Amino acid sequence: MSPRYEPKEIEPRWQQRWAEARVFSPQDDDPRPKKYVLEMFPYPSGSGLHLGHASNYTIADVIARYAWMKGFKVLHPMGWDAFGLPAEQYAIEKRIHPSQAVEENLRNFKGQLTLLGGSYDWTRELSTTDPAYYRWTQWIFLRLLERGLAYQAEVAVNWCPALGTVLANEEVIDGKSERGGHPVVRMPMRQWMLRITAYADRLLEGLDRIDWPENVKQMQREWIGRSVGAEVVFRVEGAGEFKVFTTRPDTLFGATFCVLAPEHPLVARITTDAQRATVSAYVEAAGRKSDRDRMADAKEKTGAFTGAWAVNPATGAKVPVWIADYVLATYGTGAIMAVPGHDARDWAFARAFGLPVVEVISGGDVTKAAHEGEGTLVHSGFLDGLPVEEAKARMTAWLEAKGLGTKAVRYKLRDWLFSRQRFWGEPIPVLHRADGTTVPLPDDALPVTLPEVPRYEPTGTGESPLAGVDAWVNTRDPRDGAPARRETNTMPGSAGSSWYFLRYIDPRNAAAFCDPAKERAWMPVDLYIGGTEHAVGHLLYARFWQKVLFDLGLVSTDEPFRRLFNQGMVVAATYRDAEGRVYPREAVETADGATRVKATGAPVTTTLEKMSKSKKNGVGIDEAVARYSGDAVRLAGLFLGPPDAEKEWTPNAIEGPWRFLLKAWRLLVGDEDGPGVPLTDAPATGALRKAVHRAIDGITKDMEAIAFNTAVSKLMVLLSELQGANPLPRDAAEAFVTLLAPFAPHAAEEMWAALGRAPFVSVAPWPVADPAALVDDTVTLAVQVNGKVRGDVTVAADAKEADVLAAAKGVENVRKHLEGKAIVKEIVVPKRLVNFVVR
RNA sequence: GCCGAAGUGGCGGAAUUGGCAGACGCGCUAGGCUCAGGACCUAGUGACCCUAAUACGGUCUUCCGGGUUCAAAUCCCGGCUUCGGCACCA
Repeated sequence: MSPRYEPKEIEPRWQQRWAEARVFSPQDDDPRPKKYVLEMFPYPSGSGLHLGHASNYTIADVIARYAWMKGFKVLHPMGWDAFGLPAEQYAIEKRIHPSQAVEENLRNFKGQLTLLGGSYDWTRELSTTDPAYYRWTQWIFLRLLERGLAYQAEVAVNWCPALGTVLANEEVIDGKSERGGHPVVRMPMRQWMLRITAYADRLLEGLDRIDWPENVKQMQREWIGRSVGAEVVFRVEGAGEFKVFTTRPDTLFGATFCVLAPEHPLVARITTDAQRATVSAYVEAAGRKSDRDRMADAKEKTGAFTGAWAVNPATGAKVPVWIADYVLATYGTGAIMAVPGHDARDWAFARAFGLPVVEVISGGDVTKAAHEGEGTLVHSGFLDGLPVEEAKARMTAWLEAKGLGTKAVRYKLRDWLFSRQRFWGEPIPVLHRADGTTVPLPDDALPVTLPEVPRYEPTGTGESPLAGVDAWVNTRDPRDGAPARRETNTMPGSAGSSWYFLRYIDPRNAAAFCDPAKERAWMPVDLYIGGTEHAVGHLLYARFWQKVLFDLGLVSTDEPFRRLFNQGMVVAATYRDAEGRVYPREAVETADGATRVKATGAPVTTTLEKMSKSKKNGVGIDEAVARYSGDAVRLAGLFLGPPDAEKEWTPNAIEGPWRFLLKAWRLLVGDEDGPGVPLTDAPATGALRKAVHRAIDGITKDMEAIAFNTAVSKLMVLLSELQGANPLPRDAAEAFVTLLAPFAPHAAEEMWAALGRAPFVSVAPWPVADPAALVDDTVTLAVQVNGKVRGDVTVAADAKEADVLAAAKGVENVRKHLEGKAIVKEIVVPKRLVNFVVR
């Protein structure tokens, strides 16, 4: 065997040995404590994995490997989130079946992940598109249906004509589809919904019990958007009444008009004949506007007077009732009381239409702007003189006593739109019987599998392509044989990903989605790793399903992810010309401070953007591994910067880590000129021993803190210490290889073998630093005069303060700066510095 | 507009949470090796001043301006910039 570093030969060999020996497959009867380390499973797209993914997966892998070495049995599985739009789009483009597209992409992804030497338990691999898996997605749906948490409704949905489907709110950005940027319009349609709003309070409360980044918790809190206030009844003269929701019941005396959403059911009834034409025109115009247009018009207030007057229950005064599209039909009661003195939106509306503004809270100037802050109630009858908070409580109590209103809580969170008019998703396991009833299929009829169809492009009519497959659609109710049609909507991509972490625990169970004993043994996930882009989508849905399963007694914990870690994305230079065309790095050159396209000389702008194929700024994993090695790619991704920060990839980011690997290899294994440095069994002493233990101590702390960039740097420092020793003490060499193992596992295994140790260093015990080796006998302190460093002094670590001061004063350059001055203060910071304050 | 995070050499980034700013790496410079180039090895490398000197020494420097302190990248006040999230939610 050549002692040269030949990654192409050694890396596949170790990958195979790990798999054969099932090194990373935890056994249920293993008595060691468990650690469940999970990264958000990938969506296997056609473009494959680039170095941005590599960096993310390496972070999780290092954590999992470290846990093994710390003596845990570790569950670190991998699978595929393969249903949904992108796979279907890709298949349509390539004119192949989605299942075939998924299979190809999945094989490609797995191959690329393997190149990096991830410590995955591949025996637990799963795909959301596997009928054996989605059978249980459908099963959970039936439980939701039984509990009344799944229902059908005619709702205004985001219909995207280009994609031929309905999209969730978070899939729509600025009135365009998140994928593809196609226009989206509002349109009523029959849809399946999940009643996530029923869990709003519990989803909020649970956040206080989990170790997640504060910004993600905050995003979820804002998304749920809990508001406490009151519902107040306004009577309309001669036409019944309507309710408004307000968080500021204290300002009721200042409500000088009311505004209904254009879609409010009362609008037609209360509008006077004189106003009917104006109102109808406004309602119609508002209905035509997409959300996008409404947003674009947000700055200008528009509206129309209905001609109706309502009674302010506090003042008894008649107030005009308007309609305006700044009031949303879908929030609160779809109607508001307008308090222009203390609400900026109402103020703007009042100003636009010349409506009266009344001050009811002192402290501002309501003729210039709405005063939304604190103050004392004025012009408010029995509330006068009270502070805001007290006035809210007093007014709410008064309304309740008079039967004019109640305390109320409202949420921004909407129910989860759970159906898609597409082929590539889990069929919703429901039948529409000929007698007009809609019934769930019995559990033993699951899974409802997708048919093989020649055509699966969207129909564009709002119906799923499944609707056209007569043989599949027309069926019989298995209970009584009555004719029925299958539900043709499918589930959204976020269905299968809402519970997959449970399936990894018991992936082949045909009798249950997961064995309860195994579930208790492994849940919750100890560390969940993924990007912030899922902060309010996936992470909220998964928490919701988990709580439902918990309520059904099917799982042991109501929060699935104990700790969440957000890894930062990897960005790279993107080159764009004036027309917006992108160019790969090789196609541009920089000269005289300007970057131009090599071929045409056209100037390009350079921006840092997330790596992706479409921006031509990514580097494929295969490519990088072929040129360097899997270990080098791992090290480079980690060394780039802090795992939770955005990191910039440049072509030579890999050079340093690569050279480090070569140096370590040459030292411990050798090169074409011969074997590595001779070893000695005599233990390391002196400075070398200190260096080893300092590295163990520092790297261990970095591992716990997930600070891998500095851990790699400490490995580099330790290596250069080792390079100074000949012969090299075996214990020092072994410590280095053990510390290296989570980061560069293939090379570490090979070095471990070269040191004569039996495999596998990947699961060898993590070394422990000897505290005695960390203390120094002497310390060097900086000596400052008036805060400026003038020299340094080396003293015994346990030197007395007086001796330290004496020694510091003896330093020549310090003496020069002290000469002729009076010392007014002497500061000694043990082991750090001495500071003389002089005058 | 509101909320949150961050601004440190030519570049990516360190800094025990108030104690020698710039670890480690890239790049660059010089030397070695080589027919040569690459690779590799060794050394140097924040800016400015003093200097024959890369010695000795000095001044400045963590986005900008103030402040607290013996001491500030770190704490406080004001401002600027960048990046995320929300965006008529009453």
